[in-house]
Amino acid sequence: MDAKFKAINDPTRREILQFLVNGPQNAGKIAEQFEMSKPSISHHLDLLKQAKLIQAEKKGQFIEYKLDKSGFEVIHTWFQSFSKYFEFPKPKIRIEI
Amino acid sequence: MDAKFKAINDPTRREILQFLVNGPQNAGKIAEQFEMSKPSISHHLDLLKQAKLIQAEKKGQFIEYKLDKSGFEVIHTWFQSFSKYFEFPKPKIRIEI
DNA sequence: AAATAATTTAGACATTCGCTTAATTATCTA
DNA sequence: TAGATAATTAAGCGAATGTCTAAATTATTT
Repeated sequence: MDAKFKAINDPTRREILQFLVNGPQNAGKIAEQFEMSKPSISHHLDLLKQAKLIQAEKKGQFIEYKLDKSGFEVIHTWFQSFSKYFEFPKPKIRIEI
Repeated sequence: MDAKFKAINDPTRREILQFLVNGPQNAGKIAEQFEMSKPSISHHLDLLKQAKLIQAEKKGQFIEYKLDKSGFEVIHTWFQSFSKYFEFPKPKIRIEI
């Protein structure tokens, strides 16, 4: 739990998550997006992985990262615990006839 | 944005938010819940207020705190941006006939 | 007007965080 | 197998964070 909130506390890590919405990418491609040293990005990826917000898969020389649903669900559940108090805007539904 | 994620990063502050789900409370009552000095709690309340996750209202000698919807909605919106990728469990709907 | 109560502000200290450069591990290719 | 490429691990440093005690502020009561 702590690890997840810690992970999303940093703006760079949030940007990494947003970037991965477009699909899986390897560490190098991710690092290219930022004006920051590769070791720093590597460290951020590690924290996101520990938080189970991303998953790593080694593909030969490369390591591919992608979003990990399990971590997001935990945050989502925490967030839902406040819905007693608030009603958040619901997703629009469409009924086809 | 940063202030909100920072605010929910701390476990004490998350507990304060959970505590306030049961309704508004003054600073003293909130502090009673924790084995921590009042000034520390006061500081946590300040960060939550800056993040617009809680609102403070002075009532005579007391200061009453309650959850602030506006801050939660911002976080909710951020979270929704990942729904392209994931489907989170949807609230159940019932269609009456 | 003085005493009491609720809360915040100020100052100090140890810990954690995010960043960098340098060194290391693993894989691919000529 | 040597050299290049991808990525991580290690070591170190300044800044930010969370906590405390003590002092200050604001409001109520007597």
